[in-house]
Amino acid sequence: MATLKDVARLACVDVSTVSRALNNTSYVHPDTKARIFAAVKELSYQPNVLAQGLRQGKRHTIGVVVPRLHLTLFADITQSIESESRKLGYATLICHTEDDPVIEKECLNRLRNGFVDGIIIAGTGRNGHLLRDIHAGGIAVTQIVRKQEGSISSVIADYDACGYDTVRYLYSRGCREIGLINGTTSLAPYRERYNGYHRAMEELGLTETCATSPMPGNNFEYGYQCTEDLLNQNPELDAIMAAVDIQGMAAIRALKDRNIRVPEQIRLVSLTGHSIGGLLETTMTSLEIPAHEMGEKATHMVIDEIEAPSDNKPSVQHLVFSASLVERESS
Amino acid sequence: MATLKDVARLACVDVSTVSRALNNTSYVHPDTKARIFAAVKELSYQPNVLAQGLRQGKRHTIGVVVPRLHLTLFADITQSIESESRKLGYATLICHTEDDPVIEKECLNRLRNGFVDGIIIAGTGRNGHLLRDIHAGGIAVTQIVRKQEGSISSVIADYDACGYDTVRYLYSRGCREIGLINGTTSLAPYRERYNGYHRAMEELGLTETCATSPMPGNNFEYGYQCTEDLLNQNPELDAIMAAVDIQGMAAIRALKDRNIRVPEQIRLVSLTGHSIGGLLETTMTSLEIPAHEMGEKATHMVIDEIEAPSDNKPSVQHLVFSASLVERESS
DNA sequence: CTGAAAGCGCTTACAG
DNA sequence: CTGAAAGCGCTTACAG
Repeated sequence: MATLKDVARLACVDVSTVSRALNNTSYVHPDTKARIFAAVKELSYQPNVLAQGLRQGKRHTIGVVVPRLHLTLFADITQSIESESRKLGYATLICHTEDDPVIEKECLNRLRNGFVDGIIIAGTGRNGHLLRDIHAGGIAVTQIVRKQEGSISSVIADYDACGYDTVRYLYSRGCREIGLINGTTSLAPYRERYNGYHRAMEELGLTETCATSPMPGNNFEYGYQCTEDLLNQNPELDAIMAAVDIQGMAAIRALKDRNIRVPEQIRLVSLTGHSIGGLLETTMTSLEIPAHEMGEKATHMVIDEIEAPSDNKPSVQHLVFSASLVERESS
Repeated sequence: MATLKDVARLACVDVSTVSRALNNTSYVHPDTKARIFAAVKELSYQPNVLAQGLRQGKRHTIGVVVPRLHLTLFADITQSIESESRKLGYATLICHTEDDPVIEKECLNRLRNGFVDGIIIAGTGRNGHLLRDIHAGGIAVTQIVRKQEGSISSVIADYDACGYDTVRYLYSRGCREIGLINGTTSLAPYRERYNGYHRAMEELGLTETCATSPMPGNNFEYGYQCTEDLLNQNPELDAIMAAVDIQGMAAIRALKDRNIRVPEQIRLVSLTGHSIGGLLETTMTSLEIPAHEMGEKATHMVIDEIEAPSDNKPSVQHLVFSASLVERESS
C-alpha cells in the first residue's frame, strides 16, 4: 500500500502539502495539486484511516449494539443505520448481545476504546452505569427502540399508544375478550405496551388476559406457549395482541393447530410490524414501526453529536415515532 | 481516557515497561508489574486499539460484506460470524450491498484501507478484479455462500446437490411436473441449483418448467410473480422448488390466492432453509443450510489467514457443506 | 530486568 | 503557497 510519503516523493513535494491538497485544507498551487493528484492516481493511494483516526482522535465508525438480527425489527434498523452511516462517511461495527448483559458489557467495553466515535444501542438495561460512563467519556450515544436511560438521547416508537390504540381498534371490531402476548416488563417497550393495553381495557371496562414472562420472549416457542396460555385462561377469547411479529406468527400457528379460524373466531394484531406481516399465508394486521426512519434519525443524532465541537454538544433529545396501523387479513 | 504515559508516570516506570508488562512480551519484575497493574486499575486504563493497530499493522477487525440481512440466510451467517469473531478477539464491520456492484465497490475500497485485516464476502461477482487486488495486497479474504473467485477461499453449500436431490425427492413423492423458481444464473448458487435440477430432470425424462430473471430475485413479489408464471406455463404442475425461503413463502401465498392446496395439489420445497420454514402457518419443507457452521468456519479461515506469518499463508481452500432435508407440511 | 529511541501514517500549527 | 517539525498512543529492536 502506498503511503503519503510515497505520493510526496513522486510529486516532489512535502507530505504536508500532499495532505493539504487531498483534504482541501488550505490553498495549494494548481500545478502542484495536479502533480499530486497524478501521483495519487499512479500509486492508487488510499489514506490509512487508522493513522487519520489516531491523529484526529476520530474513527469515523459507529457501533451498533442490538440483541439479534433474524426475524426482528433490528434487521431493518441495523441495515438502515449502516446505509445512512455509509452515506455520511462512517463505517458500522456491529455487536449482537442476545440480550445477555454479560455479552453486552463485553461489547461496550471493546467499543469504548478507540473502536468507535459513537454508539447506537438497543440495550438490556442492565449496563446503565457503564453506558453513562462511556457517554461521559466523550463517545456519542443514542438509544434506539429501548429507552432505558433518561440522560441519553433516544429514538423510539410510541409503544404505549400501540397498546392503547390496538385495544380501541379491536373493540371497534366487536372484540370484548382481548388477550395480550407480551415480553418481560423489565424492558421499556414491553412495559409500555402493557400500560397502553391496561389503560384502554380499564376505560372500556374489559377484563385483562395476559401472558408474559421474565424473559424477553422474542421467539416463536414462547409466542406459541403464550397463545395456549391465553386460551386456557379465557376460552371466550376473541382477539389476541402480540407484542412482536414472531409472537404473532406463533399465534397464527397455534390457533391453526387448534382449528381456530383467524380472523373469524379470533382476530390477531401484531404491535411491531417489520415488513413480514404482508408476506404470510394469512397476512397479519400490524402496527408498522418506521424502522427505516428511526434508524436514519438515530444515525444523524449520533453523528451530529460526534461532530459537534466539544463545548457545544447538542442537548439530550428523546424522539418518539408513531406506528401506523396496517390492516390485513388477520383482523 | 488514560494513556500508557499516564500509567507509566503513576507507576514510575517507562512506557515501554508498561507495554511489556501488559502484553506479557518479556520478563518484568513482579514488584514493577504489581505497581503497573495497580496504576492501570486506578486509572482504569484501556489501550487505544487505534494506536496498537497502526503500530502493528493489525486492526483485529474483519469486514462482512453481504447483500442484505432481513429474511435471508445472511442474517444467520452474519450473526454467527460476529459472535465467533468476538470470541477470537475480533470485531466485525458490516456492509450491505443490496447486490449493487457500485455499493460493493465502495465498501470494498473503504475496507481495504486500514479498516480491516480480513473480509468475508457474499459478493455480486462484479468486482472480482478489485477483490483479487485486495487479497493480493495482504488482506485475508474468504467467500461465503457465493463462490465467484477460484483463487480465493470459500465456504459454500452444495447447491447443485440441493437442486438434484430435491427433484429426486419430489419424484419419489409421485411428482412429475416439477417447476423451479430461481434467481439470476449469473450468481453461482442460482446457477448450480439449476444445474442440479436440470441433470435430475433429464435423467428422469421429465420436462423442465422454470421461472427465472436477470435480477437476483430475492424478494417476495418476484417469488409471487414466478409462481404465476410457472402455473401459466404448465397447468399440470404438481411441485414447486423455490431457490430461497422468501420465494417459497411467496409461492405458498400465490397458491392460496388461487385456491390451490399445499401439498395436496402442489408440493413445495425451499432449497435454502434458514429457520423460518418451521415457523409458518403451513410449515415448509426445506433444505436446511448450516448457516451457523458456515459462518463459524469462514471466520476461522479468515482469521487463520490473518494470523499466519506472511511467508507461510494457508493455501486456498474451498469448503462445501451439505444441506439436509427437513420434511414439513408443504411436501 | 528496564530505559531511550525510532517509527507506524497521518495532520496541523508554525515559519517563511 | 510550501516545508520542517511535533505529536496522536502505541510497540519493539537496541543497549545496558
